[in-house]
Amino acid sequence: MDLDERKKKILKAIIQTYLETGEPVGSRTISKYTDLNLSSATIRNEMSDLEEMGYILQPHTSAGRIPSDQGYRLYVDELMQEKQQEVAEIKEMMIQKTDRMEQVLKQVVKVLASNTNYATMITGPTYHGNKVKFIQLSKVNEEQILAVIVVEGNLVKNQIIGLDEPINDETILKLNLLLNTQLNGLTIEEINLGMIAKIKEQAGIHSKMVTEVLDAVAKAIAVEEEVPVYTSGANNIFRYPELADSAKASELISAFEEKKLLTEMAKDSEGKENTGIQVYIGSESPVSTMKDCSVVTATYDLGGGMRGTIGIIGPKRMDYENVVDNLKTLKVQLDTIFKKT
Amino acid sequence: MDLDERKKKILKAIIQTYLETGEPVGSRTISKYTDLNLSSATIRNEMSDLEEMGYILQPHTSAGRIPSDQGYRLYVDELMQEKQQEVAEIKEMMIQKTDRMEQVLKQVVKVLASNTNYATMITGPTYHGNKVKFIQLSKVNEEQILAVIVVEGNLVKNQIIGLDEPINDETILKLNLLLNTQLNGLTIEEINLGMIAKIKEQAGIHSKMVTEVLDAVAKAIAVEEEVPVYTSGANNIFRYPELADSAKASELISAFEEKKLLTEMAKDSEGKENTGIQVYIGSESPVSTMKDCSVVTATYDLGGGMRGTIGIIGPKRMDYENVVDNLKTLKVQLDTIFKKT
DNA sequence: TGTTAGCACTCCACTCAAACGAGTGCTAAC
DNA sequence: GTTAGCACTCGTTTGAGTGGAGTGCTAACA
Repeated sequence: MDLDERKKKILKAIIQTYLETGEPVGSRTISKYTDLNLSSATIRNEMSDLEEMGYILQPHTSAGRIPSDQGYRLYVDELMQEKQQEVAEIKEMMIQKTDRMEQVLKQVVKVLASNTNYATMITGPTYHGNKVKFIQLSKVNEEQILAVIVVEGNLVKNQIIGLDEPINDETILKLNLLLNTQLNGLTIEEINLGMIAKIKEQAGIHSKMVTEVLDAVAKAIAVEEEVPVYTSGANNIFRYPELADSAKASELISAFEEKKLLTEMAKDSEGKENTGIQVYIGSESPVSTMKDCSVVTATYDLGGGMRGTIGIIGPKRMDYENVVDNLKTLKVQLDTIFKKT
Repeated sequence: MDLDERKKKILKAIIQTYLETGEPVGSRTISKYTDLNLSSATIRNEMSDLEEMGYILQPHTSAGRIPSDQGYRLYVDELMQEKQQEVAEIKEMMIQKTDRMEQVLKQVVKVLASNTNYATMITGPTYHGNKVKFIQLSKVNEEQILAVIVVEGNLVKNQIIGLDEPINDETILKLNLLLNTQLNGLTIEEINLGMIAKIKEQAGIHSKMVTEVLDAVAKAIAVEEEVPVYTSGANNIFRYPELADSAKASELISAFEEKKLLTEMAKDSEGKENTGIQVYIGSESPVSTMKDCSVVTATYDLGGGMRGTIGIIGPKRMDYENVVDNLKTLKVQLDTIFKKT
């Protein structure tokens, strides 16, 4: 049996109707509300075929049909047409308060959540593979030194170092020079404790104090940066009865709060190269909690190895067209905004 | 009618039973499971009185009684006895990974959430009223300057400043000196744009460039610090049927996600001076979304004007003793941990 | 005067069966 | 290949009936 044009049309009609209503859809509905001009009986026959082929399924005998994961997959890959949506809104909302990255990201999830009515998450960009641009130690007072490290992409890390005995200005100057010449241009990965030890040796300074300072710097660099994750619209889950019963909702909410979800997803999509937009339907998702949902992720790229991930979590009957479209335009927006800054 | 000892005992029994079961409690239950040795009929009479006085109420005729907000209030203020709970667990869990403030706070909400089974939030400490300790401008490269400001309590802010034309080392040195001597020891509130203008004038430097740098510094200082808020255990809401229906849960989850909640609360409790622990029962809460819940907040104080707030959100039939106790010991823990660091 | 036993009454929660209706599968006719 | 028609299935809704928990009141008791 092959999936001819008519079957595709019917499948598409079934899915679209189901997306709107959330109810299983029957043959009569399709026969009435499409321009196929087929009787419900014919539709029934076709539906029976589609079910056998695995694109739709019946929750129980004598109920309408709902799309299977495989059905959604076909829909996303082939049937869904690109929709050229109005996105001036996003742009406008993003331009307000774009003075700080964090603000922008928070704004983005909010806009997305209210635009799509799904739960949304976004990770801050990670500077995986980025180079050290500048290091500076400065004396705050007699007991404390401030270490500041700037990496490409202008991310700044800092660490306050407490001292047991005073350090003199000259030593600090010397260390600054040494650190900058030795470490400049290296990636965070390339700088390890061994490297630091080598610097210590080269410097020929052996005071316990200095060792202490360098260790602190090494630590500041080595600390695995926790990627910030912003979320919005968690309550949208309750819009969809199929997710809103308390057992499921509880699980979803806690997964959402956990925030590891998105980093998992990001890791998964790393290999696959395409438009940068990934659609996970039900059990396709690498995270098992999400087996009753669909997750759409997009990777945004600010250049120079700075990448982050946006994720939208909704029911399987997600409005894929709208979501994918939103994400696409958002990627462009983020690019232009940050490239300018 | 006055609230005699026996009425108090009965009220206490009603509340405690209700806390456990979540079901309206009847006269027979009280008569059987307390050592008052009164028949259910007598209890009924007393309950009728208590209802008239507003401490308990009936969801409907011929149902048991549940505590009113006023009843809970009396319980929290008078009836509840201090419980000396085992809290070694908290301490132990907090000692893991205490290397960074953020980590500690995240850890704290998690422990609290799993200890109490309620939703919990914590704000990072704010340095309201703290003094500038150290300012440093440094040249990252020809186009960029890094401004770092350290305030008392060792919070570090930074800002990258883009330049249109190069700035020379001498100017930077001069500015550093000037900023440190002029601004050191002032609170963030005392430094305003006017102040900065005065410095510019005093410096006698009038290049457009310098103005730009100083403006950026002013901005970095003036930016209203967004207090970070960490949450945990949002899904605990679903443990309590009275909150778990989807309309209420949706509202609560979104309030929880919003995070403004806790800062509202913190503001509210600012005036009231007591143990630092505030209990808001139902409609007592300044946030109307919380009218079906109780919220317990505690203020932790790291000294030097550094303060933050912890909040626990649960049903009205919250286990107040346990919660208050947990918060109290936590306050102590936080104090010792951070005072050491 | 406070306490208790007894009883009628109320109201919710639960169960069960019947009615309903949406939808299917199959067959026979076009 | 398409369609009309019909029997059948099965989940959902409705409404009546029942049991039980709990109250309020009254009358008797200490």
